[in-house]
Amino acid sequence: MTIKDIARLAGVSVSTVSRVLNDHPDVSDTAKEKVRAIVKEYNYIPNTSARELGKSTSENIGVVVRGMSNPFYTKIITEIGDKIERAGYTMVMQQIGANDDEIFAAAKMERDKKLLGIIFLGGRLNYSKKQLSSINVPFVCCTFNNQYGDVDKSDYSSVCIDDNQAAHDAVEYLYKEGHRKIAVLLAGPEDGSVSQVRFEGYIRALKDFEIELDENLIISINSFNIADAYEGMKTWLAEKHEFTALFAISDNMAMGAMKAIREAGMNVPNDVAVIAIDGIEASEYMNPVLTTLCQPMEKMGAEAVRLMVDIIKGEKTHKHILLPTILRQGESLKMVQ
Amino acid sequence: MTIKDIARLAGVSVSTVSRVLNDHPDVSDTAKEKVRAIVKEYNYIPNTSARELGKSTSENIGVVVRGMSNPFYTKIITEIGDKIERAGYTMVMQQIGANDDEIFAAAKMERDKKLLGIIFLGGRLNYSKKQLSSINVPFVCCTFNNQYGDVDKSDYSSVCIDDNQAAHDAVEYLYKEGHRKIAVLLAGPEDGSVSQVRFEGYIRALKDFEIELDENLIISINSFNIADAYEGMKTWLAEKHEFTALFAISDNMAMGAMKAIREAGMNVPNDVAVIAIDGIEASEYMNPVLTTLCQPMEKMGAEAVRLMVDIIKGEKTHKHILLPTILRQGESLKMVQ
DNA sequence: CTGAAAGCGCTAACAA
DNA sequence: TTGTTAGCGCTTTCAG
Repeated sequence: MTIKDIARLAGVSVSTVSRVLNDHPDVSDTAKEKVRAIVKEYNYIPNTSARELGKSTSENIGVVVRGMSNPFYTKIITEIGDKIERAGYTMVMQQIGANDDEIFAAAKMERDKKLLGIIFLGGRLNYSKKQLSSINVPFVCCTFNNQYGDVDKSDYSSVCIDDNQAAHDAVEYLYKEGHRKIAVLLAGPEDGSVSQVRFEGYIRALKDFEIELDENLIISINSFNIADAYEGMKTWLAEKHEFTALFAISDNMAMGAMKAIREAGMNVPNDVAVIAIDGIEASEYMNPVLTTLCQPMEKMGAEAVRLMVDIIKGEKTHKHILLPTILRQGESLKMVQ
Repeated sequence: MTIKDIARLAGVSVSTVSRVLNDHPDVSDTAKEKVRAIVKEYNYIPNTSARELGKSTSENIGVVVRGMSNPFYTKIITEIGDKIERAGYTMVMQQIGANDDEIFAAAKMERDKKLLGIIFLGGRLNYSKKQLSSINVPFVCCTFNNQYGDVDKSDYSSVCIDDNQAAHDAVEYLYKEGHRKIAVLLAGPEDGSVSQVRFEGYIRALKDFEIELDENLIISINSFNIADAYEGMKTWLAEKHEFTALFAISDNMAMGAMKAIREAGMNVPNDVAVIAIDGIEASEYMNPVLTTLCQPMEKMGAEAVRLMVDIIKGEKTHKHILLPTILRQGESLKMVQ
C-alpha cells in the first residue's frame, strides 16, 4: 500500500491524497471524504521515511535523553513534550544508552528529522568546541551545563540547578544539626559528571565550615546505580570509619546506602543522618523518607522549552538559568527547625 | 552533505561510497580509504530516511514497549537487545505512551523499518483479530499474553509468568502463615489488564482455601502508580477494615501501600504482612524489604527473542511459554520456613 | 572492482 | 481545486 495505490483507488492524484493526509486546505470535501474512506478501508499508513525525506523543513524540536528509564527524567520529559506541543512544534525524542555519544546522536537526528533545535536531557559536562561543530542548530542543556568543556557560554543555553551550591546547602543542613563527621557518597570522583560538581560543593562547604577534609569519609563508587551504591557503602561500612552523617550526591545512591546502613545495625536518622540531592519519587517511599534537595523538574522542562522556542523565533542571545532547589524535609535527617 | 558530495570529493561514484559505508565486499582498499577519509573530514552522516527508503529488506526486529521508564522493563530490554544482536539481527525499539495504541505503533514501525517481526513488551490482553490484521509480520507478546482477546493462540507467540497462578501462590504463602483476612490491592478491577488476571488468581485462592470473599478487603485504584496506591491505601485504611495481610498485585503498588500502612501506625510485617508480584529492583531497597514473587526478567527476554528468531527462520508453529516465578523472601512477610 | 541509472514513497512547486 | 512532475538521499541491480 503506497500513496499511489490510495490515489488510484480513490480516483484522484497522489498530490490530492498527500494534501488530505497532511490536512492541507484547498481540497474539496468530496475528495477529502473519498480519500479518507479508502485510507481507512485499506488501513493505509504513510511511510515515515519517505515523508521525512520529501519534506524540506519541519517543526521538530529534538530531545536527546541519556539513559533510558531514568525516573528522574520522566516528569521533565512529560513537561517538555507538553510545552513543545503547546508552542506549536513537534517533539522528537531519542533515548540513548549510558555509553552512547549524545553529540553524534544529536547530529544524526538533526539531519534525519530536520530539527529546528535540540534539548539535551542529561549529558556530559565537558563537550569540546570541535565535537559540537557537527551540530548546526541551537541547543539547550537541561539539568546540566557544560562547565568543564571549552564551549563558549554564548553558543548554547542551559537550565539547571546550581549543583555546587545544592551540595553546599546539603552539607550546611547537616552542619547546622551538629554534624562534623560528614561522609560523602559519590560516583567518580573526577568523572566530569554532575557528581564531580556536587563533590566540589561538598569540599567548599567543608572549607566554609572549617571542617577538615577526611579522605576516609569519601566513598567513591563507579556508577550512579542503586545496587553499586549499596555494595560500595557496605564495603565502606565494614571498614568502621567514624561518621555521623552521609551526604549522597543523588537520591538513588542514598537509597542504596540506607539499606547498607540499616543492615550494619545503624539507624537512620538516629545513628546516621542522610541527605541527598534530586528528589525522585521513589525516595519519598523509603522508610525513613529521604530528606533531599529536590530539583524543580517541571519548571526545568518548561524553561528549557521556553529558551529553545525563543531562540528558534529569533532571540539572539543564549541564556543560562540556575533554578533553586526545594528542600524535602523527610525523616532521614532530624531538623530542629 | 550528501552521498553525492562525498562521491565527488573522493573522486568515486555514489555506489562506491554506498558500498564502503555499508561494509560491502568488492571495494578496493584505495577507494575504501579515500572515501573514509572524506567522510571523516567532513563529518558526514548518512541520512537514515533515505537509507531506509532505499533498502528493500532489513534484518530488523521491532520491540514496542508500553510506558517509558518502567523500571520493570529495563532489564528485559537489555536482554532482548543483547540476544537480538547475538542472533545477527538489529533491534529497533519504540517506546509508546501509556495511552497510545501499540498495534498502530507496531503497524507503522513494521512498514517504516521493514521489520521481520515484533516483540511487544507489555500491552493489552484483549486484542481483536481485526485490530491485529494491520500487522503482517509475526509477533510475540512478552510479559503478557492475549487471554482476553479473540485472537487465535496459533497466530502469535507469548512468554510470561502464569499471573493467575502467581497470585494464587502469593495468597497461599499468606494463608500458610495463618492469614485469613487478606486484603488485595489492585488496579481496575475489570480493566482487562494483568491486574485482572492476578485478581482472578486471588479469588481462586480464596475459594481453594475456603475463605469467604470479603468485598471490603478489595482495594481498587485507577492506575499502577505508586502515588495512587499510597493514596488509595490511605483512604481505605481510614475506613478501619479488619485485616492481617495485604496482597498487592504489583511491587510498585505495594511500595505505595507500605508507606500508607506505616503512617497509619501499623508495622509491616508484625501488624500486616505484605506480599506482591514482580520483583523490581526498587522494592529490594524498601524497609522492610518487600517479599514478592519475581518475574524472571532475563529469561523472559531471552525466550521472547528465541521464539521470534525461530519463527523468522521458518518455524511454523507459535508457542506460548509460561515461566515460573521466583520467591524473593523479603521482610514484609514472616515465614516459618 | 566500479559506475550509471532506476527506483524507494512521499512532498511541493508549478501548471492547468 | 486538482494533477504532473521533479526531487529528497540513499540502495541496488545491471553493465562494463
